[in-house]
Amino acid sequence: MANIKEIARMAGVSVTTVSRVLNRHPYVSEDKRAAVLEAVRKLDYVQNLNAVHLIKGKTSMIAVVLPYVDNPYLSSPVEGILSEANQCGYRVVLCQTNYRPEEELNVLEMLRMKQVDGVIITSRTNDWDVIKPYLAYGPIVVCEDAGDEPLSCAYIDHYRSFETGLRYLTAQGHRHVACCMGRRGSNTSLVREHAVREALAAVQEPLRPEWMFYDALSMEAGVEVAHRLAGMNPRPTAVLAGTHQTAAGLVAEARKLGLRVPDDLAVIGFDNHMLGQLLDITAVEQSNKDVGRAAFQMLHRYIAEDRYEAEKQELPVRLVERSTV
Amino acid sequence: MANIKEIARMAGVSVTTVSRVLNRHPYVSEDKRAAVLEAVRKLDYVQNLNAVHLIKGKTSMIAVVLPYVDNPYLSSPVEGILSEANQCGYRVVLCQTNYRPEEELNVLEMLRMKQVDGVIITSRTNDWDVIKPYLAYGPIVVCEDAGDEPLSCAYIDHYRSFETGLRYLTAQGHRHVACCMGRRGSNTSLVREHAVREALAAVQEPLRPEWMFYDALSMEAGVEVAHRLAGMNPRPTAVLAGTHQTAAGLVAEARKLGLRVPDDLAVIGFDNHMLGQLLDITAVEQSNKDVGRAAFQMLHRYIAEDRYEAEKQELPVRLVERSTV
DNA sequence: CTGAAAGCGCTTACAG
DNA sequence: CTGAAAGCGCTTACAG
Repeated sequence: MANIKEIARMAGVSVTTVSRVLNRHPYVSEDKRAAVLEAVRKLDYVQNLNAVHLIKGKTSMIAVVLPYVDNPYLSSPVEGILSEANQCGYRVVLCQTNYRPEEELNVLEMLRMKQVDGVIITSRTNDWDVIKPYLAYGPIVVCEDAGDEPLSCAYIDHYRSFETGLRYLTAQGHRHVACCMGRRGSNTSLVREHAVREALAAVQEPLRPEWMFYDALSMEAGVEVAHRLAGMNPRPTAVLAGTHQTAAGLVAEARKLGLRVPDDLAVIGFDNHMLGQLLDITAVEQSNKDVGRAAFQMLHRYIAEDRYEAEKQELPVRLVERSTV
Repeated sequence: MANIKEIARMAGVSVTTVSRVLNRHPYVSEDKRAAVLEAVRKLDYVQNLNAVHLIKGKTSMIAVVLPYVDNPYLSSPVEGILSEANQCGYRVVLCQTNYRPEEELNVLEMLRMKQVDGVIITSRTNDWDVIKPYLAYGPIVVCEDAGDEPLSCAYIDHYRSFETGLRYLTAQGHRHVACCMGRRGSNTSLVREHAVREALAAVQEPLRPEWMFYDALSMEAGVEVAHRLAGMNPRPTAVLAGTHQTAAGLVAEARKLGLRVPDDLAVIGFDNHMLGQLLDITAVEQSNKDVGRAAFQMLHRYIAEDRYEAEKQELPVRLVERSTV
């Protein structure tokens, strides 16, 4: 493959001049520019981006940490990130971690090794203290409430979200409510449990551990939860399903098992996926895609301005009444 | 950030030696290795990957061309690609094209500019003739039958797939069949139309253009198709929905509109998504995830062996009987 | 407007 | 086992 030197020789100019026309610098005479362009054409030349990246210290790429691609709930921020990145001329390296801490670190190492200009963590398993040091190597944005940590974040307030769902249920008279959560002990789960506990306390009900289902953010999990609920006695009268996928699996399977929704079992889903509309599932609407979009915008600004500043951006949540409560 | 020279100075060795220990070359005395490692630790050093990529001429990254991330049917190959790539130590740059030809070319340019070692095209809009020249810059694998083109491919035979579905329907006595397709005029659509036409001809039925629905590979599209079918007279007795998403939208919405499935309308879905199981949709099962997996394996081999050879790998298809026919 | 030269940070024959 | 040196392919002050 031709390099800049060959172009320079063929065009009868210096490599400096070649570089100038390649980078659209002003101050190049028309005839030299033409000569360079002609040589570029003849030799089918393009820049070697690795050399450009090396010398510029930037790559116009970011990395995205994602636990699993095949879970629509988890991967929805990626849609927002990708569409924003596209517009800004950024490429995104999608890194699936399967929630393995070392994998997360490997991605952060990419930042340290200058392979990417920034990182968005959609969901993490490492402690803040192991993530924070990497801020020294470049900007990082997380898609969860980072509290008082000096990390920028775009997020949905899971406390508010679950509180909204639960208060709606209690207002309808439900007292025995089950919940579908993500990983047991995850930051999000802790926050959600807190919301559930308090909203139940407001109606003098305790949180019953046996009604909390973990690792239940997929359609498959919804199906399984339906079976477990069907066999319970006493049985909760309502479920706060963690995602639309869970809710869909739950509603469809519960009906197959002979439970009437909402009469025997009320169900509330989350997010704003088409699936919820299709099955007419009452839901707390919140857009993870918008979370991703906001996260990229922040990250992009940090890269462009070359300075980082911990900010927080909370995205809205609202209850949409449909037919499953 | 420290560079290799500083490490060399601090450790009292040459940069050659530093490079050796960094790259785990043999023939480095224990004490020098220790000295280097110590300096690396003290200076918090890591390699600048851009320099490594430049000099090696490889990046351990591949690019994936994808029309839309938010369409589960289209994005399913990515799951397979990502999981395989992870195991081989490759990173994947996910490039959403929205079916814009220039965007596709931009991705191929990444190959030319050495930003990635190879490209997988899950779905394309450019002609073979514009894609093929890029083979000069690195390996490319496509996720569709490339026919006699000198391009490697991993794919599902859409002719066989649609034929399987349609023959099942005609065997059950259906004569009036509608179909949900992708983009009108796309390669896949042409093949599918061909299969439909022949399978119908086998029972002396013509293909009716008004029963062919295009851009119908999403749940939303399934919902819309349900409405259009509900208003038709005469109405087809069966539909070959292009994907599980389409089938799900179609089945759920048709029922809302008072159509009985399968009595008034039989539906066959495709792929092997959980959704199909959940709604108990009869389907032609085929795994796009496996397509992605196979595509990466081929690409990886070409990169590792540094030679390209056009191969074809067809993935299996089988009909799964459920309740919607 | 233009070019010689230094430099980005690494790897790798080559010679010892 | 080790190092000086060339080279990967570019950009960018600097001086003219």
